[in-house]
Amino acid sequence: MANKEITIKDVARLAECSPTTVSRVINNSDHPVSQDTAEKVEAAIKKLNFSPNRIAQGLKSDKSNIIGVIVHDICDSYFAQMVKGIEEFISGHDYIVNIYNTSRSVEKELHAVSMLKANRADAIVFAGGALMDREYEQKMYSMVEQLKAQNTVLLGVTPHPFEINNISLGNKKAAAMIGDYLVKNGHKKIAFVDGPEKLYTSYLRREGLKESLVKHNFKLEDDFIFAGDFSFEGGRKAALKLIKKVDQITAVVGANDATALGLIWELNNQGIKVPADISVVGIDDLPEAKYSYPPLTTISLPIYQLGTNIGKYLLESLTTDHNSELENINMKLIERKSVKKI
Amino acid sequence: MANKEITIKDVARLAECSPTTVSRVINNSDHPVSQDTAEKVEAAIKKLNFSPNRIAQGLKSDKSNIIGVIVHDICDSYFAQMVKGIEEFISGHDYIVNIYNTSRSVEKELHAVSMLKANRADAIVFAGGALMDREYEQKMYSMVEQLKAQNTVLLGVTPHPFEINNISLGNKKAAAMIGDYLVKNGHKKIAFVDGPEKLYTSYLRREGLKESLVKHNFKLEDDFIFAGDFSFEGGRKAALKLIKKVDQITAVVGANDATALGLIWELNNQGIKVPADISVVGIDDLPEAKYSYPPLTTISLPIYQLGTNIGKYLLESLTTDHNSELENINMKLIERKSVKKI
DNA sequence: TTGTAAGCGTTATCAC
DNA sequence: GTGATAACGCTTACAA
Repeated sequence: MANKEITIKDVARLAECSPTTVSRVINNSDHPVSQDTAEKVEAAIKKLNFSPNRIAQGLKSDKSNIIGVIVHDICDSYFAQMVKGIEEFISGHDYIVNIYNTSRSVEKELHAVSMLKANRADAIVFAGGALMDREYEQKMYSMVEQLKAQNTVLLGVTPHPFEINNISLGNKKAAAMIGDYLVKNGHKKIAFVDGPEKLYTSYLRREGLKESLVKHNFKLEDDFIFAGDFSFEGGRKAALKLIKKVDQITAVVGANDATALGLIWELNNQGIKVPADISVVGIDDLPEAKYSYPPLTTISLPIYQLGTNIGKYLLESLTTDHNSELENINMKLIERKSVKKI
Repeated sequence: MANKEITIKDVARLAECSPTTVSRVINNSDHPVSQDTAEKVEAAIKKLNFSPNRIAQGLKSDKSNIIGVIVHDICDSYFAQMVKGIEEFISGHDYIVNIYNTSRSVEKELHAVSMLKANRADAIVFAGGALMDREYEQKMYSMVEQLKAQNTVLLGVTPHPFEINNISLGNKKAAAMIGDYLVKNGHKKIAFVDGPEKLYTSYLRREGLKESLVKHNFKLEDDFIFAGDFSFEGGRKAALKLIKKVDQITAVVGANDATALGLIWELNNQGIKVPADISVVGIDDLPEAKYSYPPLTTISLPIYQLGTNIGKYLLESLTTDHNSELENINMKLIERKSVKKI
């Protein structure tokens, strides 16, 4: 590895002072340093183009400056937006944003956390919903305990089955709003295309819709719940199954926008008119939701903004003493053209 | 900071041996360790749930295990796919994938590189095209020189104005293929919606198209080059300008798929039929390209696969001595329904 | 087969 | 105002 790494010692030699003094200059220490030497040090730093080795600093300070972000699928607009928001806020502040893409695999999620633990991440964001799986819960629980003992800041977006700061996005409420809205528009026969199995978020959205319908004395029939996976392709496949029952259904709710967009596309493709023949609704309000045919009625969850809020919260938690609060986002029904009033 | 961090010493104490021995067990060292002590160490590790501090390891080995990936916009499918591919390959191997989202800002690109330098990243991938900007080139040049002195593995996707391993995606060739294809189909009046200003990739794609047309004794008129920014919205805005000249144009090439998709959407929206009234082509073959109305004819650049190739290349470069080769991807014209034969 | 000690680059403590 | 020294957790000669 014969390395030419420039260290604080090289700077000290050139500036004719001790490493200690250089360190003081670098860190704007309270400890007094004469104008004169400070300038010499600055000059030497510039000349050698020195930047302090953060790894050594990390070892000393027991901080890695790593913020881990665990996402399910970075190609999913939802996660891409959140990551972008977090990154936007964080990366101007000397922190590393370390992404893990887990494809909702228990094994990969666990691997990600153990990697972050080994790297002494300062904070971990569980950006995706929790997996409903015994192994996941158990192993995660014990790792989380240790991470807490190491003072790692832990943040879950949506509930997780271990005691960390879980922010509720209001998944249940979002789905309930859709239920209320559909009923208000005269829909009675409502179908649902589910999210990934084992994902708690799927459960919440499904339950939200169920509860809303029950409240209005209707019911989400089991026969009208179709499998999906939060993807466009999943929505398309669901549409193919759903068309066999179009006559019995007036509206279908996609567990997220990607699903709803897939539904709309395939319904169009099969010659079924949205919303004339069937209405479609989503959740998330992805940027692309307004460009479907017809534009998608959905619940807006401003995820990019959530990302910046998360970034802000993490930064505060990591750099100040007082407990900082994470500002939550507001959801809102975005009425476009994919729902028919009956 | 009162930290409860568990160290190699704690393990040694519990296993009744020296830290050295523990280290040897952890690293599967060649140095012989008796079956018996090895087991005791393993037991202690498990009991304490110890994982070695990678920061300390990094300081010793002068490796950070950080791979920096600089992207322009993680919300752009193109970059999301590449990152996913890289991550997929890398993160199972004890490396950290550190994303920077620069929005093509000179300042942010430079900041990203200097952060990665300070963190002693083992490798940096310049995933987006180079910016055509004097300050960018100059400052980048000097940082790159230092990074090379530090043995950082540097990789540019598409050409960059500093001497690193730049892989050519064949941007020029891709655009030329489109030109050839359009001419073959009888198109003579061809327009182009450009990528971001200052981006070298934009230049390459534009030039590729120009050269192809010249070869066939046609010309890409300056009046027929519209501003764009590689985004759907950019494509939409360009469509609004372009419609004033639809009569003089038979086909329009989007600098990338996002642009082409925006074009198609807004043309439809304005009542202009694709491809009956005007043909549209893109470059990239994003997953969504096959779901536009009509499905988009484009050049396929399998970016996810490029990502895994990059991951493989980096891993090899970082862990073996012999020079490894990066396998490039093959482009291919994907003929769908957005081009009319005249 | 095991262990001791030095050192990676930085900073906090203490002395001058 | 300045600087020697020890320490962060780990690995690696070198000894035993």
